[in-house]
Formats: sequence, structure tokens, C-alpha cells
Amino acid sequence: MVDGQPAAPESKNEAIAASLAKSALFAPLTPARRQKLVGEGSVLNLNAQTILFEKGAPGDALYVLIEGEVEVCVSTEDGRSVRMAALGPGAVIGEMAVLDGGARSADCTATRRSRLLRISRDAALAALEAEPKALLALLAEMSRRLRAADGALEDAALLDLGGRLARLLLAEAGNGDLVALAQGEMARRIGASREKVNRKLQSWKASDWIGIGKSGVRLLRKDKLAGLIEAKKGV
Amino acid sequence: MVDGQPAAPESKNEAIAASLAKSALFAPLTPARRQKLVGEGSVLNLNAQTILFEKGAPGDALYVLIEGEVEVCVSTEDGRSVRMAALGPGAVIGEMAVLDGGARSADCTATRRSRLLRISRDAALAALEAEPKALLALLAEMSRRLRAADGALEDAALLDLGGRLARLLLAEAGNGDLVALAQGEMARRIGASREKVNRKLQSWKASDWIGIGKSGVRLLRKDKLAGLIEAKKGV
DNA sequence: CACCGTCTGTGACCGGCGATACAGAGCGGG
DNA sequence: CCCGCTCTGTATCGCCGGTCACAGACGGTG
Repeated sequence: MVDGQPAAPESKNEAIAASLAKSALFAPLTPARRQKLVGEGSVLNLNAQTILFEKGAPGDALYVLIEGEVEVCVSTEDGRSVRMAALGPGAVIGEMAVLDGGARSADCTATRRSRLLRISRDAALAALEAEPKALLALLAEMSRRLRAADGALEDAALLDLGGRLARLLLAEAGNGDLVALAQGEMARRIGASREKVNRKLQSWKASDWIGIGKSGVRLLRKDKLAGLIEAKKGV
Repeated sequence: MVDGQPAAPESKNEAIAASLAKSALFAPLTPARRQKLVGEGSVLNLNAQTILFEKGAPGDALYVLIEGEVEVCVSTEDGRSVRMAALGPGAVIGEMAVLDGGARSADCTATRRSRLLRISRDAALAALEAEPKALLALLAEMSRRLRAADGALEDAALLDLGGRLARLLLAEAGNGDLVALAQGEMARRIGASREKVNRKLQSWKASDWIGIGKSGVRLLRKDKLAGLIEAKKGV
């Protein structure tokens, strides 16, 4: 129904099921069961900056991210907010509220154009009940998330603004060396003010650790940036 | 072997199994299976401040806390450390490393005299494989932990020293109104300096929100303390 | 072209909190 | 009984980082 795809439903389902095979949660399932789950669920397309659900809403479904990126955060009335996680393709979203039947515990927003598979609470629980392997996979996924949360907690407590920014740049650059994020966005992600991010970047630029062009920030001395992180964590 | 208990092993096992029935993980098991797991595992008694395992150690077993309290933290060489969680009776400890076979991701220490059941990785995995209900329970436990981690992340980002201290006092007091912790310990738990904690307490005492005696801190105006937390999180 | 919104770059200011440095107060042990 | 320990209570200083207040730069649009 989106992108004007005229493809027949079955072949579309098959394509989705195939792309979900890479998801840790779906990988251990038989292809047949994957197809069944996809058939029971519904596909959802979100534009960038679209809200998937908000804190407090009833948790009546779980989502699997097919492509795109979704971020989990909580925000206060006075505008501040904390980013708790950013999830990529294959990730399971909103499983906590589904598992205990409670309300959603955070806001969830697509940061890019994303496609998700929505699975109702009942269908999800039934599938998990029937497939212990999927349960184990979900457990592994939760374990990863917990690890990530612990890491974030550690960073927040041990790293100063420079360290957190360096980590963001390195993570965002991946194997390349270019980061195309607005400074305000970087600030938001590491929980700092835009101005301070700018100053830090300027100081690094002055040391020739990075270059700043209109295409974004170019990392010239990844080693130095990585060093900042190690330094703060006690050698 | 501790406390000089002369009881026969079977009755001891039964007692332990009974106390574990309250644990979310063990509750869904049949009494027989509980007994079996207890039999396969070994009981461990730790004094306060004893290390259960350290970050980097191989994760060859998982533990269930029978009684006492255990805290999970990571520390840097230069002495600073971050507390990531405090676990009470019934909690599962070290399951992450067991699930993915990796190394322990944090240090783990008993903060009080504690008793734990140690279950080897193999036995744990076998039991989980055989009992989907236990898997589901473990999932719920992980979900709780993730929620707690997210909460901590939120607190760290949104609350100032006063807010975090207020939260600690309220949590520690429970339904009572007395908190018997040294100020240095409070500081360590909320990641602040001992001096600042003292100042905050003094200022609250001056407002008659709390009383400070040698038996500890007495909370007189819980409402005011709770208000501090709400205020920071934007009403 | 003139206008406007978004992004960048800087300066000034100020509050919070960690670090340092002591001074007393209990308290358990030699 | 006195020494030394841990816990408490204060003062002073300096850094880090958030806020405010602008000033350009760029790109799209009427």
C-alpha cells in the first residue's frame, strides 16, 4: 500500500520473510513459521520523525524493524529528553510492554524512513509459546539490549562531553571517516548543548584531529579520539 | 557448611528450594524440578564485600540470589566506579555471560552477607531448554532489569544531585522512614562526592525535611523529597 | 533579489559539583 | 587510657558545561 507497490501479497510477504531471516529473533524459526507470522502481522511504513508509540500507551503489539532506524527515548514536559537506545534492522521493539502486559515505558520514534512488521500481543505470545528457539533468541536480544544500556550508563557516568562526542563520532563513522550529522543532532544524542559540541569540534579541528566541511565532519585522527575515551575510563 | 548447620542435606535442599519458589525464575517450575536444579547446583555463602566474580572472567555459571544483596558495577583503574544494579533475593545473576558464552561484563559483589545457588552453564541451559516456562520467566526478569537500567539512565540524565539523593533515600527507606547508610556510601551509590551529599542533607535538615541522628537519617517529609524528583523531570 | 529558516561559530556569564584541606566526634583495640 | 580509625561537618577553589545573546553563512522560496 505504500511506495505504490503493485506486487502480489504473497511475493511481498516472501520478500519480507526473507529479509527477516537475518533478524536474530526470526532466524531460528522455520521458513514456514516465519511466513505465518508475517501473514498474521501487518507491515507499517514510517517517515522520518514519525512517532511509533508514546510512553503510557497500552502495549498491545510488538514490532520488528525490517529496515530503517528507530530510537527509544523518554522526554519531559519542559522539552528535555534522554535517548535510551537506537535500534537497527532486525531489532525487536516494544517487547517489554508486551511481555508483562503493561503500558509502554518509553517513546519510540523513527529517525529515518523505516519499515516495520507489527505483530499483535496475542500472536507474538502464541508464537513464542510454540517455539522455544525463538524465546531463546529473544532472550539473546534482550541480553544485547541490557548490555547496551549498561554501556550507556557507564559512558554517561565516566566520560565527559569530549569523550562522549568522540565515541559518537567513531560509532557513526563506522569504517569510514565521515560523519554527516548536524551539530545540534550530535548534541542531542550525547545529551549536551549544541554550543559546547561546536567548541569541542573546533578545538579538535585546531589540532587537526578532524576536518569540518559542508559535507560533515571528517575524522583524521581516529586514534586520538579513541584515546580520549580510554583516558577517561582510567587507562 | 556455614552457620554450623547440622541439618541433613535433603532437608536443607528442601528449605532452599522452598525459598526459591518465591523467585520469579523458579516459581513456574514444578517442585520436583526445583529440587533437581538445587541438587545439581551448589550453595555459596558470601560475606559482605566479597567479590562473586569480576569483569572479564569466563561466564561458566549463573547464580540465583537466595538471600542477601548483590551489586553489579564496573570500575576503572583509577578507582572510580559505576553501580549498574543492586539485586535482591530471587534475582538471577550472571545470566548474560552464560547465555552467549562470553566473558562477564561487569564486576559483581555481595554488599551484605548473602547466600546464592550456583548453577553451571550446562545445567542452566539444559533446564531452560526443557522448561519453556522458565525461559519466559527469565525473559520477564531480563525485562525488569532492562527497565531498571533505563530508569537509571533517565535519572542520571535528568536529575541533579539532590534529586538522585532524594530518590535513594526514599527507595532505601521503603515503607519506613529511617535510612541507616553512611554518607560516603550514599555518595558512592548515586555517583556523587561525599561532601556534597553532606551539604544536601544539612540543607534538608535545616528545612526540617529530615532528621539526622546517629542511627541514621530519618525522613520527616517524604512528600517534599518526592517533589524534588518530580520537579526535575518536568512536573 | 529580498526574506526566512536552519546551521554554524563565538563571547560572556553563572551555577553545580568535584577536589582539596581541615577540624571535630565516636568507638574499638592494644 | 590513649591511639588511630571511620564518619561527620565546613570552607575555598576551580573546572566543566548549560544558558543567553548574537553574528555570519547557506539554501530555498515567493
